[in-house]
Amino acid sequence: MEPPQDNRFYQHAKPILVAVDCIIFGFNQSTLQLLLFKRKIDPFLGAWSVIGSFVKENESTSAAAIRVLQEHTGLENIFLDPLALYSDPERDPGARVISQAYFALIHLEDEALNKVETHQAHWFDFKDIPPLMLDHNVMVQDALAKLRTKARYSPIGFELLPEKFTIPQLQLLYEAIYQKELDRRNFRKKILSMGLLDKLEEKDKSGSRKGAYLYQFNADNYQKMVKEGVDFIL
Amino acid sequence: MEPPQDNRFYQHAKPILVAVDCIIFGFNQSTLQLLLFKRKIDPFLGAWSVIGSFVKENESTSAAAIRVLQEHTGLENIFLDPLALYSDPERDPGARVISQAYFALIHLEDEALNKVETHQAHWFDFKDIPPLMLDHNVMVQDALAKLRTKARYSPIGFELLPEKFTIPQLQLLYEAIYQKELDRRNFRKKILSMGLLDKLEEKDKSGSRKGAYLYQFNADNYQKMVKEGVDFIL
DNA sequence: CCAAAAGTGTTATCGCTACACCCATGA
DNA sequence: TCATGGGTGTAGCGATAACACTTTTGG
Repeated sequence: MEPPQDNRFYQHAKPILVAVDCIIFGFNQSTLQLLLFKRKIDPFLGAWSVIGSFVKENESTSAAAIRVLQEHTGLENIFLDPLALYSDPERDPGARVISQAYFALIHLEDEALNKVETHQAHWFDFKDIPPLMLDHNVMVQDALAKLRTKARYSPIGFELLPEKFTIPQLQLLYEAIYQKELDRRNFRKKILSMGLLDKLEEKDKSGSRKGAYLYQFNADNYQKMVKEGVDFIL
Repeated sequence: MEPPQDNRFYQHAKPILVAVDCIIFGFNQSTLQLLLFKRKIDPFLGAWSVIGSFVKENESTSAAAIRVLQEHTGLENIFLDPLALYSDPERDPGARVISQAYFALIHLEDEALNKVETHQAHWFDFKDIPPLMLDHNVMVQDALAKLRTKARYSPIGFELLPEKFTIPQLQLLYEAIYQKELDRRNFRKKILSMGLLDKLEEKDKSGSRKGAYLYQFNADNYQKMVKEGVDFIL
């Protein structure tokens, strides 16, 4: 059933502009990174902001977010989670615009980083985030809080690493998320005991002379855990 | 800064109707209840639905939700938490309408229940929820899932009880939320060990001959816990 | 041969679970 | 006096946290 173009039933209601904004996290070596863009339209032309777009007439907000990510990073199948709806009537002096924010996690392996670094985009270390336009600094803080909460009870962190990674790398990631050092032996024991990691034969020698074994996340086992009602808790 | 009435900056963007819907939970004796309304406008006039409203030009969605609750239950200072944004372009055949859903928890003590039972509203036991219009059954299921998740790591449950309550009552509430029986001794031990309950001298004799002591939730202690980073986990 | 990171095991403590009996009271 | 729900303690077990030494290898 197509929605009618007129507003025959709800004539008293005032339509509002609806946007989506994507808070994009990455992880590089040992620091959490955030992808920011120089705004291309007025008002606030040239200001740093997270990336967003207006929602089109025939797309859902999640479809809009996927489109935005695709358009600006070239990446598909990105982890994407709704964050919150920002709807203060005065949040955008340019017009009444509400924005559904999403947070996205991307692997920082290969070209992704370079591809994106082209037009008006830049990865920022979390300590160096500049002032952003509108309420985007609030969105970023909210996203970070949600990332921390969510990382505790879902294997969200794996989205931020390349497909193959070492246990020390994984630990660095969690330490960056929680801003807290963890015990090597206990971390390894716990993460391995969940049976979600497949050990490979290869070693990654970039981090040490000895080299560390590479692992892969086993999504099938995770699905089984979920089905059996077992919780992922780190 | 007032948002301009025109759309001078964002001319290419299409505005959309924005609504809020409130999923209202209550707790009575030993069952979770849901407040539903007979819809008063077309389309779907007369269908059961959760309560909602269009968002006005100068209010945020949370303000709209608070207004809706006030208008339909007469209650203020209700626990209210954003649930999700429902934005499928085809979710409402009456027009393109997106809806931010909230879930609300209310004490079912006194007049609240009666006051509300007047015009076209009715409390339903969770087992007896009728088919609802649009995607409201989905919203209700999502709300229940969120209530369950949230009840585990925040003292959200207390919003559903009167100010003074007994431990057995509290236990019945959590059993209703989780659909699972809990051990009396362990439940009492754990909940009391958190130091969030103040024991009163009074007893409630409605549930047994012996009577059970009444307790009050100590919000100050909870705030301290939060500040110290201690988790509430049940 | 040495610096630097990877890998491994044990012990003490804490929190959770399971479980059975006495208490107070109104009818 | 008895039926009904309220209140209490303990023992066993599993998970967590704390902690130090050996291994590998490139330079």
